[in-house]
Amino acid sequence: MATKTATDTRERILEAAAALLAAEGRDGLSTRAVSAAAGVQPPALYRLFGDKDGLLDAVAAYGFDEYLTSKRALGSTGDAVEDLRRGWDLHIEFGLSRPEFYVLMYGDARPGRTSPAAREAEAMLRSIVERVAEAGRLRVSVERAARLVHATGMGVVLSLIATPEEDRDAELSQTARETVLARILTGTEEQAGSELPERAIALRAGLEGTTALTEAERVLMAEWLDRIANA
Amino acid sequence: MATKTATDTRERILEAAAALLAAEGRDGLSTRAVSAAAGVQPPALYRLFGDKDGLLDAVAAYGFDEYLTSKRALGSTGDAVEDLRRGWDLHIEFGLSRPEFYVLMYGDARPGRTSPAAREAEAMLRSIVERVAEAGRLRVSVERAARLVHATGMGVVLSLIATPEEDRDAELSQTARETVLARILTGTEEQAGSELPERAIALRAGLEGTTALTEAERVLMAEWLDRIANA
DNA sequence: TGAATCAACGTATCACCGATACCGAACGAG
DNA sequence: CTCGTTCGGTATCGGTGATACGTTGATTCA
Repeated sequence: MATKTATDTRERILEAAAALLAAEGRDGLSTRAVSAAAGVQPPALYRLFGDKDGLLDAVAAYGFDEYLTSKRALGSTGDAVEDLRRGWDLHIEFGLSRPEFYVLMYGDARPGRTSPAAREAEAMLRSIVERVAEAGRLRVSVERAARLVHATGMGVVLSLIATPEEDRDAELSQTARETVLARILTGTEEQAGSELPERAIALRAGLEGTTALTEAERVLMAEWLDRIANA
Repeated sequence: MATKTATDTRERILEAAAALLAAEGRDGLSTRAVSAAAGVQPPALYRLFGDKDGLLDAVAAYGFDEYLTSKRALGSTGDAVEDLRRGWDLHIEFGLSRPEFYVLMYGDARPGRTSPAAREAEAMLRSIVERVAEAGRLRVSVERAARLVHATGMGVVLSLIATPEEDRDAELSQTARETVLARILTGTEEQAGSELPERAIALRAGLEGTTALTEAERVLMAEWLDRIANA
């Protein structure tokens, strides 16, 4: 009972660091300040997080997860498109209500590097977009849609954060959201066939017109589509 | 002649700092490294720039201006909309070719604060958007249009910078650009959109579950479906 | 021309930072 | 009980942003 495990001190450090970040901003997050606030010696940080960057990554992920669970936002409405909207709004809310954490996640962009928390957010986004694709509502590839949504959303948040609160455009987020959705979503509400064979049949029907495939590829694909349709 | 004026040493410091930033990244920009590279004593930096943040701001603005003049990009084509497109592309080019400078301009977002270089870029954008409005091509207010373009463009650049070079979507910038332009400009006919990509995407989303194809066939088909989806 | 004044310069240093070497204690294995 | 190993704490290293202060050099005025 109440044994001081390693995960305990890890949690305590992250908690103290998060409080420090919210209170004094990013510059307040020195290894000494964090270790003092957590009642731990400085070397402990390096044993647990390896590096100061490791600590910052962990703090960002901690703040992000904490926000998500506080919102109990993992639920699904059943409508994938509606879930995508809610995911967008939740993302913007998080960025504006905890700007220091958000900048920690996305602001320190070094070429080719992504923070674990950002990767986590991206994975969530991708899974929603995939469900939109399964519902037949997507007009571009999952990959492109996810990237477009992600880039735009991040730009909106960082741009709003950089704008003094009284000068912000309150509708910028919604405008951007609907602009992007209009680009990646199909207009029709009708389902494109929930079962795989139906989708294969629908694609097979229009395959002749495409220029994206060579003749040989088209022939082979038609064969495969038939296999799926008849499975 | 050849007297060492204050602006001379200022220029020399910025030049050395810019070279240092490009060579060693942001962490290489210590006051000592900069002053040593410029052949100046550390206190000189504080006399000229007041602060380390002041130095960073000046370096960002220096790199931005240098890029602009190197591109001689201030010319106008006469068509305001075309100028807006060129401005977008130039912005993205700058961010990708000098990521360290770009992150210096936009990445260190602290709540309510904007770097002078970013303000300069915003002013340029706004003047172009105003010309678009004068040409009667704008569908939303200058204010909102400029903010939407700015936020989206910044998001695209930061997102691309954070993505390893080989994983980047080469068309993300154009897609985002045309998406935003379609929203803020008049007279842009929305593309009809063939139904074929949608069907390909719907099928792609459920492809994992099929047993009608072998693993190898599925991989190849996924590739072709992506081609159709992004056509 | 010469001296007085003041701003710019360079030395030296401060407090603090990220990171780590090293030692001693606690604990488990034999 | 003893030995070895692992882990936490002390002390410290090199480096950083920032600045106080004595000195020098140029400018200005008599």
